[in-house]
Amino acid sequence: MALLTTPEKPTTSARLAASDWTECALTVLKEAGLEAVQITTLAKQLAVTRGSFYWHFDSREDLLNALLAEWRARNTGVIVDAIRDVGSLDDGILALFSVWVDHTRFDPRLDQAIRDWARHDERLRKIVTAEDDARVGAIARFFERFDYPENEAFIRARVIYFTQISYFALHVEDGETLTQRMGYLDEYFLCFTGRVIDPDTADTHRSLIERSQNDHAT
Amino acid sequence: MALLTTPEKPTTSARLAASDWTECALTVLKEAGLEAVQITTLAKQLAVTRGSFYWHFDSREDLLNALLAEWRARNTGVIVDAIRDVGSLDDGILALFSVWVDHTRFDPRLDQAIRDWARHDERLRKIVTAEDDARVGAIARFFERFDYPENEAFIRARVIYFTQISYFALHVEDGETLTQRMGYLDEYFLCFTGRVIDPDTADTHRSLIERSQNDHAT
DNA sequence: GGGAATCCAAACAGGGTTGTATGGAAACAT
DNA sequence: ATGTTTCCATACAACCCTGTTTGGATTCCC
Repeated sequence: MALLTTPEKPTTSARLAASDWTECALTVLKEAGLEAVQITTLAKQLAVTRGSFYWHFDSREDLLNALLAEWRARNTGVIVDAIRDVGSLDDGILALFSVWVDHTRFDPRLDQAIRDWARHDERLRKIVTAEDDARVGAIARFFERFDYPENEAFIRARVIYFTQISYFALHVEDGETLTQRMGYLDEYFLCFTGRVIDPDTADTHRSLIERSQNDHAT
Repeated sequence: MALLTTPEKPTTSARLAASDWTECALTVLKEAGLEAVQITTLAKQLAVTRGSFYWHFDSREDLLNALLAEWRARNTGVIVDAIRDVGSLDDGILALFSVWVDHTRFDPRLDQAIRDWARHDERLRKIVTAEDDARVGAIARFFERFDYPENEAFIRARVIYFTQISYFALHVEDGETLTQRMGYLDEYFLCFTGRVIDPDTADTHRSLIERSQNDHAT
């Protein structure tokens, strides 16, 4: 099974807050899945006993609900917001591309973990499906705004969203650098929109992504 | 958690074979995930005690390896084979569509379960990634055969494969009938190939799918 | 500084799962 | 028919995880 990489020490103070537990639980959820989110495991990582946990939370299920709330707060709506007020087709598509790349706005691993969890939980599945429908619907309306027929807009929305979801699910990022990925920008744009991207627009987008990555590295 | 639907009685004889255990384990794996594949659970479904299991298998890990072997035997190569010798672009795309629909040739739920499993197992992840690369590579070469540029062929292969993987992962089949799905055939073809499908070809394909579904129902 | 609230350690109880050992029942062979 | 092989039931030991209880240590507050 996968090993955990983060020691996750409580850097602030000696005593822990509930958020320390949820933060730690989130990283474990993302790295090792729901079953690995065990109070014993988290306590070891936080270097405390389970007594601490049961003061901050009622039960494991209580913690799990907190994780779900975190997901809703972080990942819900960001994709919809990204393309809400864009002025052109190019801007919208490139705005979507930016969201996929910028993991500070959208956390794909958390989304993935939640989706894995939902696959075996009826209640959660309805929630996640609703979120997926909202995202696809927003992208479809975006295409419609730029005069794509209704059916084509819907399918194009699906294709662009589903492709990206699998991109994360299959861990393509592990075997492909960002520059490699940006090298396929023209082809992605063509497949998703059916139109050829303007070379200047593509260049400015590439340099923009490049710059934001560097900013984040410093 | 999800409830299991199949009683899975050993219909053949009173005594069980190892294959009875693997079959039962496969359905549990597909319906409830890897963690649900427990010797105790399987024994209950098969109406025997765990003593039986440990005569047919050395350990749980032994059974899990058998499940992996089953996946390799069933789902590996079918996509590659489906488009190997097709004569036209239309035939190839529609052959792919047929594979996604015909769950006797390709089992998407098994594929999904294995992929979920692989996400937390380094060894398996390499195997599944290799299989994914092989599938995408085969589709890319298929596009190249019909004069798509190399990069475009690769991205189109990714898009068509990734879209389908998400289609299964997000359980779209649960909320969409086959006729609804076939209604989007023209749009899917357009997005995936960048070309408009011939109406007659589309019609024959639709009736073909329709017929095979009916054949399977009887 | 002393009391109260906050936070955590330690020990216990309960349930669940894996794997082993042993014996018995049923089928098969000669 | 009898002995052997095949297959499974039962009982046992070991481990892991959750949740509760109780008490102690620390911090906050007046």
